[in-house]
Amino acid sequence: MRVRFAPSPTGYLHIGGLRTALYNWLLARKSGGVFILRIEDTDRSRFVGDAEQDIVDSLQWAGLDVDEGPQTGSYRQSERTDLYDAALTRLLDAGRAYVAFDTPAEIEEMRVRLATDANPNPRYDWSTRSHMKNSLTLSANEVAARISGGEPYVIRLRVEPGSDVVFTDLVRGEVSFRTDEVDDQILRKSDGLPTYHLANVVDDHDMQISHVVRGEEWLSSTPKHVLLYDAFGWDVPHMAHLPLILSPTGGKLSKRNAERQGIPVFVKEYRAAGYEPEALLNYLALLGWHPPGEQEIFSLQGLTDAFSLDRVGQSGVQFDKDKLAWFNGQHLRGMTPEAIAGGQMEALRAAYGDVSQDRAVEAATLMHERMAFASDLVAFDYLFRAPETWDEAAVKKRWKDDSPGLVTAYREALAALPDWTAESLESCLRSTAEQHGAGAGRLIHPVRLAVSGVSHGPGLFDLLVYLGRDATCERLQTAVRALA
RNA sequence: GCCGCGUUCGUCUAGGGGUCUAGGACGCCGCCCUUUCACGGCGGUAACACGGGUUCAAAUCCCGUACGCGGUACCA
Repeated sequence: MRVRFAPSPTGYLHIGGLRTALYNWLLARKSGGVFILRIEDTDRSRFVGDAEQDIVDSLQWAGLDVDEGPQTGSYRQSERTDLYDAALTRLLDAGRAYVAFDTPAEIEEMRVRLATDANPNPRYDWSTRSHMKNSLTLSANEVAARISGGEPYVIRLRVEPGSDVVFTDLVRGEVSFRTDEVDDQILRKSDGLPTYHLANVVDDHDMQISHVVRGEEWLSSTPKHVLLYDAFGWDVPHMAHLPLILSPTGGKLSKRNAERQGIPVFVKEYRAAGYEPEALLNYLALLGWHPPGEQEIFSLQGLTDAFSLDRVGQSGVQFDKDKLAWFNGQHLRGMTPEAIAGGQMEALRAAYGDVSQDRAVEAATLMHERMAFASDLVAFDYLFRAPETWDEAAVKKRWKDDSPGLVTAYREALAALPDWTAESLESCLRSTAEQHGAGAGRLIHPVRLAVSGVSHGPGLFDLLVYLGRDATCERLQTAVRALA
């Protein structure tokens, strides 16, 4: 099985693109096949310089390794124009394509002239080409003269009406289109570069792609591609069109639309926001595909084992950020504190100066069950430095008149505590409270607030163990003074 | 407009003629655990788009309608 992910470098890798890449990658890995990255850079006007690098980086971050791609050979379409030109010559010679000289303005004029209520948007096709300037209506001499005179031209696919193009989509079953409805698609633009349709078919054949797995937006173009394969005399690869990822309200997941709803669209944004790549992939895999059982949490390897095209759905799917967050938490809980801390060392040091690896692992152990993102570790600042402010609402709720006295008594008891363990810290706290005729809660909450600045967090005694005697006593004293 | 593809809880989905008083997951609500917050556990809420047909029997098959999405570019 040879599959490819073929993005256009017109922008950073999109979340939908990542899912397409994932499905292709899973198929390749499951079958022992080959995963190819092909850069479809035939649109010079929309070309974005750093997009290709972003695509490569994003795939690497996600863990989708590429077997063949720009790093291993000629996998950018801009480097392969000879191949397309040769293919075009074959098509022209066989009469399956023709040359056309109409300018964009002339085509627009035709559309306006021929538009009716029943057909508001006439195509350049079998029914209109006889009214246009092309090698089907002009003499061979005139065509040659125009070309040698430097007149711009395009090459179009000649699609004849009256038959059906039928193909079997691995996701949707049999799909058919009337050739009457297929336009004479441009194959080569006037700038000399091929369009997607031509380059895609030529490359898929040349690279011996066995399965074309792509988004549903390509379904309507597939008859053109089938016609091209047919014109070349090539076998059509297996086709599979994936359901589109929609915004949370069902609309298009465009950048603008998604951002308005708080949904990042670029993979790099998920990376920056601290998502675990495996969690993102896990969520994306389940968006439009369902494994046989009821298991939902999968490693990449687990996905590889379970994946198959026949369980891919057919309808558009709405992106749900809450569920993605849940997947992130599940994957985080499956990771070791060492792994979580390891990934945050850079950020921790940037925020708090010198933080040791061991210290970070202890912090991660403490917060493991409480984190939604690995990057949350950095946000729990009281783990790495003493609080300088104390949450106002928490103070109001928990810091009572007797708090300074109780906290001070506890601090004095702690200073003399023989061993610094959660058990001894707890019994010490309970006896201190009892001596003062107060419930344990009367002391637990103020102590937590004093040492962390907030009213929630890990088990108090585990936190104090983590902080150590000196820091604990210091923080208690500081808070008593500050909250006076 | 035309062409194509869709339509099961709010969302992701299971199910493919009887096992469906429709199962799971996210979210939401409640309870338990925890004198915190999470995690976890338990329970609850909530769906077969509509109308015809086929059949002893339809969420499942067929037709139509509605709605949604995609396409209709010298963009991919």
